[in-house]
Amino acid sequence: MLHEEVVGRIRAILLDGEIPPGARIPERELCERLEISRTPLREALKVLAAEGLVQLLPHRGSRAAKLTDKDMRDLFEVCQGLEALAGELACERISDAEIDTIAAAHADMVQHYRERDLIQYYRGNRAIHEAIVNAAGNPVLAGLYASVTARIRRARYVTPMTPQRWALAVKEHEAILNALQRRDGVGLAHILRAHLRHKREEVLQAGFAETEGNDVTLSIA
Amino acid sequence: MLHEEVVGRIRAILLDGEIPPGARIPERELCERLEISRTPLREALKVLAAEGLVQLLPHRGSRAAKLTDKDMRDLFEVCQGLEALAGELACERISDAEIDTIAAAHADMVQHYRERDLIQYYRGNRAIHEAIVNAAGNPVLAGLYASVTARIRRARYVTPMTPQRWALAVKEHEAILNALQRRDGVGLAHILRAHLRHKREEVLQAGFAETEGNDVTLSIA
DNA sequence: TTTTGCATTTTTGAATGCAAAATTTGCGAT
DNA sequence: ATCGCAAATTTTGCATTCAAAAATGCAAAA
Repeated sequence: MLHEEVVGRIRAILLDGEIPPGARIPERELCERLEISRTPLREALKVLAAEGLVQLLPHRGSRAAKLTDKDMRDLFEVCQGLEALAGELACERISDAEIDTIAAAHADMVQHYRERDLIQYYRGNRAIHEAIVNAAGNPVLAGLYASVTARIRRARYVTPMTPQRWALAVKEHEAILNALQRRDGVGLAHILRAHLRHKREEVLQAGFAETEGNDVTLSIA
Repeated sequence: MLHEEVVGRIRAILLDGEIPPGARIPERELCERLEISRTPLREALKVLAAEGLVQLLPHRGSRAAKLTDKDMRDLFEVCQGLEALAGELACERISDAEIDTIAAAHADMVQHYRERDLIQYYRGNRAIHEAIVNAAGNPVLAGLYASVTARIRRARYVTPMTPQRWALAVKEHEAILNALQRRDGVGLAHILRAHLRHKREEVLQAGFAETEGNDVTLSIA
């Protein structure tokens, strides 16, 4: 059993929400479940604490990180700041093939939007942003982005998604793709940063969103 | 002996360059030196690996992270992207008192520039950027910034600092302070992002810079 | 009935021990 | 003398063990 595997498995448990935010992480229990001893488990918890997914309290054990509204706003700000940076860098380095891939993903996402399939739309959205971040060709940036988005996803935070906002998000994505295709880094950064400012006040907690019915929500637009 | 203390002490050892980049980190030796057993040491190394300061090789121990030129470029890019984001956010939130503090630090830095005291100039520079990051009021951002700047500092990378570049850097700092005082977030972001683009190709390795004589260097302008 | 003090239990943090893997060392053959 | 291979040593990774701190439960007193 490798470290990375242990870290990955615990991360998955946290991201799945199996251990809810703020809940204690019982070492012994997890040890039995993963069939490892406490030593590698504790090493993994330290790593996850450094990532911000776990909170360590001296002599009081570890808890799944509980994020306040403020924490979430901070994470969203940084997330979108990183996306803006990635977009600008990507414009300088992205290959035609990568643009084509993103364009295809975008078309796919728009199709899901037309079908009002939020889950699939969400997946496409995420895929596009990850593709842009990868196209930036900066592993440091990609690493920070992965860490920040993991924390956001884990919290199951969502932004309220009215039909108007959804339509706007699609339009903004159009503009993003356009700027990418024109390799207009400054313009793209502008779009993404404006997007950031627009969304600044919209982030709020909606708890564990059940994406059923008409209460449409989306976590990263 | 708390974990944090162990992590901090090893981090200091790495930042001091006492263990040079790429060198092996002998567990036993460090254990004796810090007077702890291998368990907490290994936990600390895992944390530092997550921070990017240490590189873990399965069954082959840990090494002080060796950064390539590419790694450094990536780190600088992200560092400046974070500074730009911090500047924009700071404009919305910074207090008059904080601006005054930064203005004072700026004046201080300019004075060191006039005296051509690079070391002190460098300190002031760093203080200003850290103040801006703090003024952004975003601990997530501050944490990522600290991690990235730590990695950069540890590598002892520097950018070549000609008299012209130094003068330009001072001018840019004037502009930054100005935008801050006007609380012009968009303008500030523009300045900082332009700064980023200007510096894009300038980053190069100068090894462990001895800041003596006229070979003026500076790591973060 | 509620609260406070103490003893027990549980859990965390760290040290040690043990097995596996890698590195080094030594010996023999070419 | 050098190369190759195998044994010995070192080092890593994990499990177990031990000590200390915190949580829990119980009883006694207000």
